[in-house]
Amino acid sequence: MSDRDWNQPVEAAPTDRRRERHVAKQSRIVGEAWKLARRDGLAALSLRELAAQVDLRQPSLYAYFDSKLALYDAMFADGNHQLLAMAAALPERDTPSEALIDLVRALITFSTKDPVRYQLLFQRPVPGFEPSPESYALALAFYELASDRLKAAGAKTADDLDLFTAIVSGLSHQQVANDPGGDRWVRLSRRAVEMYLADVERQSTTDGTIPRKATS
Amino acid sequence: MSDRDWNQPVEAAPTDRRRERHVAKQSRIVGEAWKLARRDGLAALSLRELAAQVDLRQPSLYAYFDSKLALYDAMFADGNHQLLAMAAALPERDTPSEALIDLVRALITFSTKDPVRYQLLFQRPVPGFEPSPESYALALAFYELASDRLKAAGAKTADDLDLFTAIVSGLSHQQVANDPGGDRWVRLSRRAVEMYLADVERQSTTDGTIPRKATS
DNA sequence: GTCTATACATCGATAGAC
DNA sequence: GTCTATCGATGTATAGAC
Repeated sequence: MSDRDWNQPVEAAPTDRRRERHVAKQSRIVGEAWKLARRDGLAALSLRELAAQVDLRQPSLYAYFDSKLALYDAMFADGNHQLLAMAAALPERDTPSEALIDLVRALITFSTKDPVRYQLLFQRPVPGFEPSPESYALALAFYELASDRLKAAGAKTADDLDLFTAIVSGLSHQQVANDPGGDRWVRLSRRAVEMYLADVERQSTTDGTIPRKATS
Repeated sequence: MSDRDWNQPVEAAPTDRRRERHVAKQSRIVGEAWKLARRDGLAALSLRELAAQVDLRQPSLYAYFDSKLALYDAMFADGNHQLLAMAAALPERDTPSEALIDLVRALITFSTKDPVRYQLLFQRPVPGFEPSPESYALALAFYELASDRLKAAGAKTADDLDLFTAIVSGLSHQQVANDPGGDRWVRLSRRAVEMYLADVERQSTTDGTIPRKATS
């Protein structure tokens, strides 16, 4: 513990400390909110119970978040930070297609690891909730990270990108909805990516239609 | 209008009429419930407002549905009936793959035409709601209808089926979530099905891995 | 079946004292 | 920042008249 320099202006430092405490408590609230949401569901989150978990009364939460939707927005931003951190931690791979398979598998696993987080990030289960521009920018950042990997693996057109997002979204959704805790759709990551890349290649070498087989 | 046969037993007919009226009013309630859900969201559906829309007071709704969840269950069954009717109305096609493309396109269109219906049928946005066995049987009926078409087009293994459900689910979700009213993912139906069928064929003719290209 | 009336629980949100 | 008190809304459910 270092002593404070008492020659500093009196007003600035305490303000910073307050902001620091304020932000720290906001983080703690968000963390407890995740716990309750995992237990009761996102929409059933109760501000009274959340307040009790962080040793406050319900109205005091409004000193940290202007509304319940603002809390959801903070959770949305938090979840996207986790998503970006996950993507940044992926190891380097030799080929773009292996890196793409890694990303898909990691994304599905990320989704199943916390279905409530998946819901908030990728579905819109809370009526009236729209992410703020600041939070949405985080979601866009991940989308662009994925787009870059996708283009490195050969995707080119807007249709190529859209088809890929559909495949990944579908694998994640089926895994979360129909086999939580299992790997029934995670297992299909490699096959799905290779299926997709084969199609992207076919699109660029033909007109996209499948030729009829010769007399088999 | 035909006259009634007054020689019939007196009790039976009125009872039937009552049941008829009862069922008719249940249908009307469900219809109004869809309207309100489309306006305010599924979870925000208010029984008091619903009752007003069908010229009842709130407690009187309990003469038709035992609880709010029972109402959701009736809506779930209703939506699945619409889904089955849609599938049954599809025209015959020459080839199984064309029929499959039709089904996929119709399913995505069906989803986007009513996002709230899509939510209730394919996501689980209502905390605590689980379809009753009777309603769930309707959902299974559609799944099996789709499975049959899929097998006719060449799908064989459980993985084949799972991969397909993921693709369709993903296309629908992306269309509903990111381009409601448009056709950005609907347009990809044919490409997606052909991509998928090419992969199914490759799975059966090889070990599933993609051979490296010769020196391009 | 439908009504009035009422009760009890929950919730998000606000006013105003300290 | 935190509190107490309160508001208005919700869903659930019941009693009892008609």
